[in-house]
Amino acid sequence: MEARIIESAIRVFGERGFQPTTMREIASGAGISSGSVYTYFPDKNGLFRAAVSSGWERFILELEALKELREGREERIALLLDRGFAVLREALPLLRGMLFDASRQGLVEPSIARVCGAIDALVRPDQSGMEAPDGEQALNRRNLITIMVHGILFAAALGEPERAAEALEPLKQAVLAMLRGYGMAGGPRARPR
Amino acid sequence: MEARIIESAIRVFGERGFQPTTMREIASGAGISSGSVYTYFPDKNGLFRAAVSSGWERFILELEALKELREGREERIALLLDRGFAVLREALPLLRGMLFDASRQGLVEPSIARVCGAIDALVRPDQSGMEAPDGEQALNRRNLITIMVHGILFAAALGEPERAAEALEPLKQAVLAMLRGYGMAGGPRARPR
Amino acid sequence: MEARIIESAIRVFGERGFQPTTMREIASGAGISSGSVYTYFPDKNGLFRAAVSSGWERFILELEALKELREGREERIALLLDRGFAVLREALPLLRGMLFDASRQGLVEPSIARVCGAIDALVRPDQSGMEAPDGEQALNRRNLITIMVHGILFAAALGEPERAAEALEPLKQAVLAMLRGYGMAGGPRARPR
Amino acid sequence: MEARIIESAIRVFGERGFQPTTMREIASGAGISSGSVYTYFPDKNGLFRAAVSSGWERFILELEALKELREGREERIALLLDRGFAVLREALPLLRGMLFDASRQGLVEPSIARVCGAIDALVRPDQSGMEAPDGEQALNRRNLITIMVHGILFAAALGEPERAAEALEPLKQAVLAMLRGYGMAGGPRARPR
DNA sequence: GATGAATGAGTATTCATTCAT
DNA sequence: AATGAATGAATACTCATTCAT
Repeated sequence: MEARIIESAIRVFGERGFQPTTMREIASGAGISSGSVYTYFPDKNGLFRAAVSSGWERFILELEALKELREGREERIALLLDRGFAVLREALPLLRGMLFDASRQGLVEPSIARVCGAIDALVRPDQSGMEAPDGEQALNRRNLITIMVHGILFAAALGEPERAAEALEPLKQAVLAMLRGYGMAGGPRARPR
Repeated sequence: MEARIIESAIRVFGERGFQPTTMREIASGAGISSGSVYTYFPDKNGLFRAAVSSGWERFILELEALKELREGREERIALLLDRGFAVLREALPLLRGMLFDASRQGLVEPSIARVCGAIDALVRPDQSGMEAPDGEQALNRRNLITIMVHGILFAAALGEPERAAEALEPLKQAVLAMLRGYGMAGGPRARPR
Repeated sequence: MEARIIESAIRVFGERGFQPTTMREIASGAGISSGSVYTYFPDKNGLFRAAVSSGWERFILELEALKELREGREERIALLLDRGFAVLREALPLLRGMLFDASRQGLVEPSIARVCGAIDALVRPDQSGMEAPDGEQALNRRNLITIMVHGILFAAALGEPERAAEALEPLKQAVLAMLRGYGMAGGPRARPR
Repeated sequence: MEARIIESAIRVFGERGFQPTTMREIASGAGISSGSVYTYFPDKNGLFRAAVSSGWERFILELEALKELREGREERIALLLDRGFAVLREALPLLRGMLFDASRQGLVEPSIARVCGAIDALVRPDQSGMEAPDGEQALNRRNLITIMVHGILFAAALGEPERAAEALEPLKQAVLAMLRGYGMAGGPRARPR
């Protein structure tokens, strides 16, 4: 039942955002009465937090699953891109309504940081053991990842809902092209200008 | 008077966001009664739109002023970064409260698109006349700019308010490093790995 | 308008008590919309306090007016009884609903204490200047007054609403008889047994 | 089990009063689930009535036990005062929360009437057989008792909870002094002024 | 134009009560 | 008998908006 409520909450919060969503909507979406929601969650905010947390969890778990990969760096990065954008495509409906309100409540930064960390681990040169963990290069890479993750998430979430999914592909290509420019991705190296 | 209201609205919306801000707060911030706001703006949404629009306007005008530059590409890009981050630093307080709500109302994408366009014009290789305007390379560059602009804006807006300004510098350095990697910015070329 | 709301509040709180009374009832009793009550009072509790305070104020002012009397002790006491029970008769409807809830909020003790003080000043032997203010006799008199004031107020408030007014007369007679027994009131001294 | 529930109800109603007390609190205080209360009592009001009734019962039984005394009048009255205030001291916690709400439901007047009757029987001159039961003197005595019983109960219940017990002693002394004035109690006759 | 009192629709939350297990 | 999840009615309070002055 708790899961049904979360599911309904993700759906409705995702569509309307926090404030405009009423507890009654969520309850009826879960097929229960409004009072029953309070059996499982203390209040609207608690439910929202739980919904956001649950949404991110799926997202992060998928990404962290890539950690196990033992392929070489280029392959790992390619897989990361494929998998990351695929997960993003599914999560898009939730993101649209929850990213902004969750941001204001500080529920997003820690999750994004985890995502960035997971990505950094995949992208980091293999001999990273030799890399000073807070050397300038490592910091810049980390910050660039931060910028790009935020950029992809929000650029995707901001697009029109109907075309959001299709709008992801060009973004992916752009990232791929950039990585090729760095020699970090396979395919013809497009010399950037 | 209209300007005073806008000014107050930018300040209060920026601090609290759309929903939690009351018309009375804005009115009293502008030194008038709540009813008088409706002499100048049709309703709360209209005022918000006007405030957002006004806020972006300053931002965009600053960036577009760089168009006039006749310096070489590297210099232009260096100026763009300096000026862009400087403007961003000033605009940060507004961004925090308005970016998210404005996004949901679709007030942001057009503005960001204009920003990206302005940046693209500055970054584009000089002989861009020879570039197919929708060639693959141009598209990728454009999309990469889109991602990075979104990324910088939202990463900045999401940070803690007190440390937001300082958090910008590392982001700027990361962008600089990336551009150097592409040979698009001066300074020692840090070969990316 | 504030006065109209207080008036309505006294009436409705008096009939139903605090909790069962709704803000809407009070508002409609005052001929305004429910939201307008909040223009004048911060919340239901604040309104209740104001109503109680206003109700007591009338009561106490009447009693304290007797201070000015320069008649002899017996006459003063007779007037006190007459006036006190007359005021009580008018205040009875308010008392019924407000005494209990107000008690729980501590809004009553201070007022009752003022009433008792006023009565003590009237009842005190004329040469009270010679009386030790906290001598045993003075304390006992003060406490007896306290008991009797509480007793009269609550015995009156507890009676059936319809017969409450008539039920006051026997109480008054009983007090009178007691005072006569003490030689503190005129009329045939009924020797108590 | 019924007794355990009553016990818990007396405790919780006594602390919080009727409205703020929840069935869940009472149930958990009795070590059962909230639903189970309804096996023994029809609803919250019925439980409250039962609790009030049970509380008074103890109180009244104690007083009525004094009926059996065959001592003389002065001794009976002295015992009545001692015993009555002792019982009151124990019952104080219950009174605080239940007197007011019970009053409004009319659950108190009958009990107080019984208490007053018991007291009257003890205080009445011994040759009361010769007294016209509704003669003026008897009526005044009865009403004075009514006033004083109400007065003592409510004055006690209204005091601050922590100091309630100590506050009883002065009240008792005041009653004693009054009775002495009437020659109804032993000790040095303090001539009232 | 300005005011601000009045409006009243809108919503989270509580809790007595029920009833399937 | 006992449970406690589910119910859903009930209500204080907020605030954008209006409009008489």
